[in-house]
Amino acid sequence: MELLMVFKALSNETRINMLIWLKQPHLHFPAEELEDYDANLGVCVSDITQKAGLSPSTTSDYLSILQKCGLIEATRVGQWTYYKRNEGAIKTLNKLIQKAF
Amino acid sequence: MELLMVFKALSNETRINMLIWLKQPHLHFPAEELEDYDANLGVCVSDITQKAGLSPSTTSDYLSILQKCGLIEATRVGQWTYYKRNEGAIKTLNKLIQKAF
DNA sequence: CAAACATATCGATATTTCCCGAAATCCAGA
DNA sequence: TCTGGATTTCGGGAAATATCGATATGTTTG
Repeated sequence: MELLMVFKALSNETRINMLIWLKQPHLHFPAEELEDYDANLGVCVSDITQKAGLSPSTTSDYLSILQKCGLIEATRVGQWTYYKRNEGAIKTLNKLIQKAF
Repeated sequence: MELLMVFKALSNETRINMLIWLKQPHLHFPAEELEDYDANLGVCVSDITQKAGLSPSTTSDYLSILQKCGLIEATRVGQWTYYKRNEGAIKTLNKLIQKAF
């Protein structure tokens, strides 16, 4: 959990929003996938792409940036990749920020 | 207090450090200015420039970035500009992050 | 007022980030 | 195994950021 890397990841509006959207998937993504949300599987890339209004490649790139610094994690199920928040890491980050600043 | 602006400001190692250094000036800056620290005046640009190891212009620029998003504030005294943390804003930020993420 | 400083602003270049489309990879089903 | 859909990776042009030196501005003092 590198503070600098986290801040770089969050220095982009879409990536900030992704983290916020993933907090309440049923509020921001199609209701069809409700079972996935309830099972805490996460949200698949296509739904996030749709919501973000960016190309699939950019979306995938952004998700990977958030993942590399630990804020979200991926689960591959068949041809889909589901992303969800890493709540532990986010809690750690909050404490780290509190301590550092 | 714009989250995006704050994260942009903090997506640079030197600027992160500036905020940390300013938390304990007597620990990171010349002892000669101890009275200024105790009076909570802040630290002047030349001392920060020295510590950062960057050119005066870059240092001034960085301080201005931190100031524009509210994390620090400036006091002009004669020919010197003293910068110190805006503790209220930093506390607000912590809460905002806690709430948003 | 002129010289000497401290700081800020400007102009320029090097590096990084944004974001896309094309191509590659992976997986499911006919 | 061929086709098609989901995702990732790659290559690149446009935009933003990093960082400097030169210049400008404001301040103090002889």
